[in-house]
Amino acid sequence: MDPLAFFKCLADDTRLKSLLLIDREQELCVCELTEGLQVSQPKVSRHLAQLRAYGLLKDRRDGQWIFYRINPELPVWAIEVIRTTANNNPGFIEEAHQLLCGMGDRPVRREQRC
Amino acid sequence: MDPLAFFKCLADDTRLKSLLLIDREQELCVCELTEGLQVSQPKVSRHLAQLRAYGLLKDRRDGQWIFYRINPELPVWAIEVIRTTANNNPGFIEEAHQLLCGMGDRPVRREQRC
DNA sequence: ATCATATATATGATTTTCCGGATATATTGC
DNA sequence: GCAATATATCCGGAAAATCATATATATGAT
Repeated sequence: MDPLAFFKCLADDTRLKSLLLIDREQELCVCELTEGLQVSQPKVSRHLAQLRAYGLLKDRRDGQWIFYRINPELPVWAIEVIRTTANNNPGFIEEAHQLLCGMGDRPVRREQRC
Repeated sequence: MDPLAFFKCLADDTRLKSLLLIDREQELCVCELTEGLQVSQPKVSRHLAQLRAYGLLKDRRDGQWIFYRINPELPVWAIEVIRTTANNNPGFIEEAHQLLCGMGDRPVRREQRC
């Protein structure tokens, strides 16, 4: 994992919040992030595709939805950066987390886990 | 320190390498970074000014030179991110560090430390 | 004191990169 | 077939980076 490419992935509001939210919730699908971040579906989809292309996220399909999670093969130092940022900036994703929790009809996990 | 602004500062080759080199060497001036990174003087100067404007670096004048160091008031989590990145990606600044060490006529520190 | 050199900063202009909206297509499930 | 989701692409606009240049300060030599 090239450090520069990694930090470029974190240098966008949608991508950074998506990463922190996904790390907190284990896994999320596009519709959940669309609701939590209050942005358009294509926008979320495009940024998630970028994070996946650079190896930060991994996806799995479960019927209608595709769930994204932190790539377990991501170097430990990169995961540490994400955790450190999340633990020390709780307010950064607080609003998004509230919207996510208050969302109705959230997709049900069928426990495949890739 | 806003996490997004912080990571935008790290999302540039010149800025990221300057930060890691300065963290390793305690403090460096513009001419030393110009040599180590092999980039133009105005380019280094501009990026350092940006890092200082966002609170990541602090400068002190010592005669002819202005030395830059990590802002000691930077939040601990931000410093942790920089250290974690440096410790786990030694090759990222290796070439720059070699050029820096092989540089002749490096400015002498007079131990003011701000 | 003055001149020459080295360093740092500031600015304007150009280029490049990135982001976002809109739209179209494919897949899945009802 | 219909609705929801995901992907891909085009394009316009915004932001950032780079280059070139100019100005200011400090040091050393004449």
